Amino acid sequence: MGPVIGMTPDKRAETPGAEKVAGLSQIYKMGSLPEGGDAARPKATLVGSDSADDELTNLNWLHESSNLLTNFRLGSEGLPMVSPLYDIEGDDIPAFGPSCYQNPEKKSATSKPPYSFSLLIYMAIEHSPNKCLPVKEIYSWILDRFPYFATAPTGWKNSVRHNLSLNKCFQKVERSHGKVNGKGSLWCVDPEYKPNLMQALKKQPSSPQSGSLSPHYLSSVLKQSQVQTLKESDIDAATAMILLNTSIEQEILECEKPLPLKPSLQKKRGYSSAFSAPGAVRLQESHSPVASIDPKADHNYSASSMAAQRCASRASVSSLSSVDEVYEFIPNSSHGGSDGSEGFHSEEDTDADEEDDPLGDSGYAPQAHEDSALKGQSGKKRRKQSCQEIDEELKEAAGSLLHLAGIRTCLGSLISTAKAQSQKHRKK
DNA sequence: ATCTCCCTAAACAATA
DNA sequence: TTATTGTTTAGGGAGA
Repeated sequence: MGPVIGMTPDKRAETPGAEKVAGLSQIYKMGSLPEGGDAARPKATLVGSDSADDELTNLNWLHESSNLLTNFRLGSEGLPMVSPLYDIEGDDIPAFGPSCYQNPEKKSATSKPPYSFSLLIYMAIEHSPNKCLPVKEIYSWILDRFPYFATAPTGWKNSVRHNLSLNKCFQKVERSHGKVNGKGSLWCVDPEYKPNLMQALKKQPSSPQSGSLSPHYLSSVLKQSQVQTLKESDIDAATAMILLNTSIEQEILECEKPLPLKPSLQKKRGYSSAFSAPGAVRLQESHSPVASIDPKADHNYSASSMAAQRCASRASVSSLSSVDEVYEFIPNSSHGGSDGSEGFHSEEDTDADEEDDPLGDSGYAPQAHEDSALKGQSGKKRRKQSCQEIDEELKEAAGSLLHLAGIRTCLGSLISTAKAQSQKHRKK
């Protein structure tokens, strides 16, 4: 089947030349969703898959897709609840069942879901309490809601993983050792992209195939998206501020050592940086007036788009009504950050920093050079110098952040305070 | 015809 | 050792 819409970013985009934009556009498309969830469909084969396959090819889902959007309802958390097969308009009633999603697919049990893998993953993650899920649970969620996959060949899992790895919308978060129960990392949706996703949803209505979006649905989604956007960005902002509290020296040290999350994270880091110090530094980019999410601009794969997105989401920081709020945020956010992303804690946070690469998209290499360069230099002196540089960057980042938030005051004192705290903390 | 997007498959490495 | 997880590459179908 063809192209479905979804956000599946191919990493090619990430590759230097390819950076084009793929991501967001994809996200965008996501909105239009009914992509053939081909994702799920594994090519054929297996048991019963014959029929399934046929169905896949026959676009049944397409017809159902119109209902999809409908099914995308907001959950209690404001997350969209997916129940793929409900009809927004109510024509097709959904047999909600135990869980509202219940069996969306009854109808389409044999047909592919109209969602792309990216969307499926996104939904799965968003519906999780912590907004982070291990691959296994993502599989489970999908299976749960889309029985189609139960009979599908295992290839769909590969596709899921492939999407997680390639799609910048998803961030891998190392599980903290303590709570590990299973292998693998947790996957979260990059907050930076949520707005885009929502944007995509917003556009869904226009999607030819999904033409029937109810106004209600749309408004809810948008509403939600606003809320979420705000939330996320606030978190981002808070994160950035928090970073000020972290030991700069420590960061340098971190930079000097190899990060645990290698390629994948590094690659993604370009954006996901929202949770990383470097990300904060990159905030400088937000000076650019990108306040809105330009669909065109947002492509998961392009660094520039990333920046734009980041800016967009950060821009919402301005929602903070006062500096006090910002201050309050600092401490609070330190707990975690956010809805849920248990992943964005401590260790993970620190490692997220590798990317100083402002444009990050390049992903890896550059950094390595710098690191090695740093290493090459003599210890303390070099480190101190680096600390200063980073300090400056952080200041700038904070400045940018505050600027975006419309808060231009107290930057100096804020920074000082933050530094003082970090030093204090360090001494301890 | 070309580009882009998305999906799928497969190989391979790392890890539990 | 095996299964799972994660990354990467390659290729094809379909839409713009």
